[in-house]
Amino acid sequence: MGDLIMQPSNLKVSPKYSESKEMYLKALVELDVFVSPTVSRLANRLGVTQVSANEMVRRLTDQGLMIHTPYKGVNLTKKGRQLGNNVLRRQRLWECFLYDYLKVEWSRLYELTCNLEHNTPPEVTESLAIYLNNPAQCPHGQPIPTVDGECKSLKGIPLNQLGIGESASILSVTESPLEVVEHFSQQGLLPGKHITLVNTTPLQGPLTLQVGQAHIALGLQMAEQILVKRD
Amino acid sequence: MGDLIMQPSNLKVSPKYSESKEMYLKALVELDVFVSPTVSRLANRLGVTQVSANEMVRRLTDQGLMIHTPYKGVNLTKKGRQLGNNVLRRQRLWECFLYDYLKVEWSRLYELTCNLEHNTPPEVTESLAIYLNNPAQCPHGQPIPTVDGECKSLKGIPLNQLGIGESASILSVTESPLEVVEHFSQQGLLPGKHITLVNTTPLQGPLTLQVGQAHIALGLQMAEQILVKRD
DNA sequence: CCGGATAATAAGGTCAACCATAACAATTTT
DNA sequence: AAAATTGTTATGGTTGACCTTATTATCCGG
Repeated sequence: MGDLIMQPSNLKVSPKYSESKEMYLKALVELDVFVSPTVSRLANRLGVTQVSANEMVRRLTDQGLMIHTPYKGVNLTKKGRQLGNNVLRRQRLWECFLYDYLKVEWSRLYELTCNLEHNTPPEVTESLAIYLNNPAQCPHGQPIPTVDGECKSLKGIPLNQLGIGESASILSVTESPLEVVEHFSQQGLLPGKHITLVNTTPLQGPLTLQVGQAHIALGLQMAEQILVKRD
Repeated sequence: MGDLIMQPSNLKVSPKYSESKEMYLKALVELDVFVSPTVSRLANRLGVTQVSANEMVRRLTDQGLMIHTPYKGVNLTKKGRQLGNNVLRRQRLWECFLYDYLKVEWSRLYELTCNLEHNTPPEVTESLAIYLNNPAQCPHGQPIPTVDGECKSLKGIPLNQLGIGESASILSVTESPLEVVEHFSQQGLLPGKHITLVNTTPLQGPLTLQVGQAHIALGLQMAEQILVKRD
């Protein structure tokens, strides 16, 4: 009898080759803002042991996607960076959709789109981009890479490099764990907002900012995650 | 230095436990329309060997999701059916979105959403449902299960059970491999369309239908995939 | 009721991604 | 320069989800 309905083409159960691979590539793109991350930073970011990360890095190196210089760090090759940027493009487009259309909470965006990105075929990605009107940034202010895997980085400075009394507007915040991002959100530290650096304290101490009318204290590490542009 | 950006909570690389599991559950829900499918039908549908399917069925049986009566077929337990329906809900909602908003080709919907469904967290699913205005059917005419895993099946008959001269309208077509579904689309055999059975031929031969002004021949197996409701 | 098709089980294997533990190498700190 | 810290490699597991190649069990049609 009607075995027509068998094997709907891509019903492939298994080949999830590379879901992990994509995570590694993405993590690398995200991490190497200023310096190439070491394997342990990577491992840490991905929530795996260093040994596992090392293994994976070796495999990806074999595939010509990255280069590991021991004790120095891991660098993406051109091909690797492109792939990583593609992943990021997918995720950030989804973030736009979830935020602007589905009204998902800002601080949960990263978390919720973090696995949607895999399994998003190119056709869908590009239709989505058109639907969203080709946004340039995700709700965190991060640039969305182009179809061909290019990504021009933001020209801004970390908030902690502002001088006292200087005003600036927030360009982006780094995708971070929920608690951190939730804190940003509660303090109104969102892309586009204007802030003024009121004060700093020595010994890695907190900064004082003015956001709107309010004065808030912000830890140094948090401040490093915020990219601003002087007014 | 700023290791704040480490470990964005769910950045879990590995635990893709269950992507396969979901496929099995979904396939079962899709297949057991009239009779419980045997393991080999399942295997066939999923594109794996019977041995693999057997193994997996055993595992899922152990988890209380299905019951396998040798030589009779596999049945979902209540829990299993609910889970399967959840998967189907996610996929069908995505199908609606891709079709209505992203303007994706009708015949590619199943294929393109087929892996999107995993990794769609409940929050996103439900926000999407609201955004889409809680549709009752996917673009194939299949019912969309409710949040709690219920799914009332369509009350219709397979097209081949019509009598000669009878008219009916198409309720749904079964999600099938690309070639099949493409053929449906080319012949205008889409949900909502009106058809009249003009003729039948013996020995599993094709049926002749009138669709709009045109007369078309349709293989019996294809006809079995189309559910209609007499006018 | 027998023989061939179909279905199920058995046995042993592969591969990707993980893990822990331990040793070794480089760098930094004291 | 020794000690402490951090980074890398080696070794040997585990697990899920596949695979192939038998062998055995059941069903169904002549």
